Amino acid sequence: MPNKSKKGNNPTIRIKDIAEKAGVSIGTVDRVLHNRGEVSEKTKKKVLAIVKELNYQPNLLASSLALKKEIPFAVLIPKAHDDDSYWMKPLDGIQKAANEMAQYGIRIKYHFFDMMDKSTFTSAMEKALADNPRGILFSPYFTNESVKAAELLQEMEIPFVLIDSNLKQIDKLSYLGHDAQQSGYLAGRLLDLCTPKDQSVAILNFGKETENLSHLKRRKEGFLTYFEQNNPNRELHVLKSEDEDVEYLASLLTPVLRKDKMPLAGIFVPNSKIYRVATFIKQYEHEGIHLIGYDLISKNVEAIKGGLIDFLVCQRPEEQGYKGIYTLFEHVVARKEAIKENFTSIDIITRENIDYYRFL
Amino acid sequence: MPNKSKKGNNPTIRIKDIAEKAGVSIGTVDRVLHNRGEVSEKTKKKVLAIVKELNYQPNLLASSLALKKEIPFAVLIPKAHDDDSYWMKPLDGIQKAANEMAQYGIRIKYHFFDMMDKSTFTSAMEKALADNPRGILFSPYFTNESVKAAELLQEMEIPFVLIDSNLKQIDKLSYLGHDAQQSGYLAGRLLDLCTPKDQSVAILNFGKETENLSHLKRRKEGFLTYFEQNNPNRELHVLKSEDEDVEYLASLLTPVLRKDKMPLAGIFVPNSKIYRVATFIKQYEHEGIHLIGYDLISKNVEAIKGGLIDFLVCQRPEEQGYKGIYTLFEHVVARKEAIKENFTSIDIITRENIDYYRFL
DNA sequence: CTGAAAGCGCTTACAG
DNA sequence: CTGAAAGCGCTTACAG
Repeated sequence: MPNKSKKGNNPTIRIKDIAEKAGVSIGTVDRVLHNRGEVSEKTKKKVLAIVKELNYQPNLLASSLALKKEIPFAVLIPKAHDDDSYWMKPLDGIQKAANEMAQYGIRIKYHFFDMMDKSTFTSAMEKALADNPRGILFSPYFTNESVKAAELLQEMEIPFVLIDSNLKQIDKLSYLGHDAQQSGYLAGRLLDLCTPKDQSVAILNFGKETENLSHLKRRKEGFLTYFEQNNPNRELHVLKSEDEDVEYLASLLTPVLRKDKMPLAGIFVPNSKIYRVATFIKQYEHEGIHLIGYDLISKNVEAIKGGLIDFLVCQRPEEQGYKGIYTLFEHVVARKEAIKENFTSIDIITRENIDYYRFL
Repeated sequence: MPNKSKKGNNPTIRIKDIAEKAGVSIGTVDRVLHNRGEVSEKTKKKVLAIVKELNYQPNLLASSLALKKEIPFAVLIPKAHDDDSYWMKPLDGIQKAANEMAQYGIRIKYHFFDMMDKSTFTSAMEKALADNPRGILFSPYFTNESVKAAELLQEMEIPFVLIDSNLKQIDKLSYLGHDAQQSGYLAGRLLDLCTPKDQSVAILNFGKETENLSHLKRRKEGFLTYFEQNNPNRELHVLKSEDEDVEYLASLLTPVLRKDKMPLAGIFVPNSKIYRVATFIKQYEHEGIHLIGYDLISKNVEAIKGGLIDFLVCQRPEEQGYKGIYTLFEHVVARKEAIKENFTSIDIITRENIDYYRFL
C-alpha cells in the first residue's frame, strides 16, 4: 500500500513499506538494517533487495527520537592559557557543533592537556577512553604519543578525527587543518609581492615556541621553497629568537636591517608571535617593514588594525573544530563517508577584510 | 514526576512535564505554546510561567516528525547561462542546505529570472507567491522591482532573505553578501601594496556589464576611496570598456601603458571579467602588470593559476545561498532570531591558496 | 527466527 | 475551554 505521507511528491519510503513488500514485520526489517542478527539468510536477502530497489533512506529524526540515547564523543585538545589563546577557537567551533547536534543525542566530554607535559596527553586519553566514546576528536600535538593513541583507537575500532596537525601515515576518519607547507609557501609569495626585489627578507622563529614543531618546520620549508623556486636571488635571513623580549629582538634584528646595503623589507614569523615583532617595529620606529604572521589572536588583530602587520594567514580553527565534530556525527549517526584529508582554506587577512572575517 | 530520559544529566523538559506541573493536559500546553487560542487566560499564564521557569526547549526532531508537513520555500535568482556562470555557486549552496533540511520538511521551489529582462523577475515572483511559501530567498537584482516585491512580502508577512546585493532601506529577515564598498577598498589596498608607488594603476569597468549595477558602483567607490585616503598622489586611470574583445581592450589600454613616463603597474576590474584583461596581457605580452578582479569562475581560475592574475576577491556565493536557506529555516522551524546584515567574508585568493579554497 | 506492542516528544482532530 | 487518543517513523524488549 503506498504511503500517504503529505511530504514530497514521490513518497518517502518507510520501513513499514519495506516490511509490507517483503511480507515480514517491521521488527524484522530493523534487524536486517542494523545487522542485529536473528534473521534467516533468506528473509535477510529479500529485505535487502527491497531496501535497495526502493532506495530506502532512514529517517534520522525518527531514529534519533526513538533511540533516545546518548552518543558520547571525546575531545582532546591543548589547554587554553587564557581567553586570547589560539586554542579557544577550535573549542568555539566544537561547542557550536555540540549545540546543534545535542538534539541527536551527541554528548561531548572535554579533556584538556598541557602543551608542556606529554604525560598529560596520555592520561587524558586514558580518561577519555574510560567513557567508551563513540568517536574522538584530538589534536596530535605530541607526535609519538599521538601515533600510539591512534593505533590503540584503531584496535578498539573507535573512529577519530585529527585537527590542527596531521599524522600522515595514520588511517584516521579525517584530518581537518592546513597544508602547513603550502601556507608557508603562500606567505613567501605575499612577502615577495609587497617588497622590492632588491631588498632582503627574513624568517624569524621563536625558540621558546610551544606550538607543534612539525607544523613550524613545514611552514618554514614552504616559505623557503617559495623563494628557491621564484626568486632565488633574494637575500634571505633565517633567524631564531630565544626570547620574545623587545630588547632581545632589537639586538637580533638591528644588524640585519642594514638600511645602507640591502635593507630588510619584510619579516615572516611562522606562528602567532608576529605581534612581538610588531611591538619591536613600533618601539624602534622601523615602520615600513612588511610583516606576515599567523592566526587571529587579539594581539595580532590589534597590530594588523594599527597597520603594523600586513597579512595574517589564518587556518580557520573554529571551522576545524566544527567540522571535526560534524564529521564524527555524520559517520556515527548518518553512516556517511568522510573525506580523509580535509584541508581547510588558507585565508589571507588584512586590515581591510578583518572585520568581515567570521566563522558562521 | 521527574522525567526518566536517559539523555543528559539535567533532564530534558518535555511538554508532559509542563502539563503535569500545571495540572493540565499536554494538548493545552501545546495550544499555549503555539498560540492556537481556546485557552483561558488563567491557565495560559500558569503554563507560560512554568515554561519560563523550567526553560523549556521544544524538541525539533519530535516536532518535525509529528508535523510531517511540507514547508515550502521559494528561491528567486538569476538564470545561470552555463555551468561556469557565477550564479551556479549560490545555487550549489542552496541545494546543499535543501538536502540537509529535507528531513525537516523543507521543500524548495526554484524560479530563475533573466538578467536582461526585468519582467521575468516580476512574473517569477508572482509564480513564487502562488505556492504560499513560508519563506523566500531572492537576489534583488533589479532594485525597483525588488523594493516593490519586498514591500508586498512584508504586507503578506512572508519572511525573506536577500543575497548578493542588499536593499538597505528594506526590513528583511537577513542580507547575506559582501559589503561591496569595503571589498573595493580592499582591492585598492592590494593593488597599492604590490605595485611601485611611482607607477599608475587603473580601474576598468566593462560597459556591457550585466551584473547588478549598484554593486559595481560601490566597489568602484571603495577602490577610489582607498587611494584618496592612503595614496592621493598615485595616478589613477578610470576606464570603461564598451567591449570585451581583446583588440578593443588593446586600443583602450595601450595608450595608458606609457612605459616611458608613469607606466601602468596594475589593473582592477570590479567584476568577474578580469580574465578578459588577462587574455589581453598575455596576447600582447605585457606580463608584469598586476591584475585584481572578482569571483572564482573557471576562466578566472585558469588565469590566476597561469600567473596572469594576482588576486581574486571572492564573496563566498555558495555560503550566501547556504546561509540564506539556513536563516529561513531557523526562523520558521526553530523560531530563532536572524542577523539582519550578515556580511560574508571578503576572501583574498591567490595562485597559492586557490586549490585549498572550498565551501564546506 | 519472527511479530505485536509500547514508547521516544510533539501535534492534531475529535469529543465533550 | 479542555482532555484523551491516535499518529509521525523508528527502536527494542518481550513473547512465542
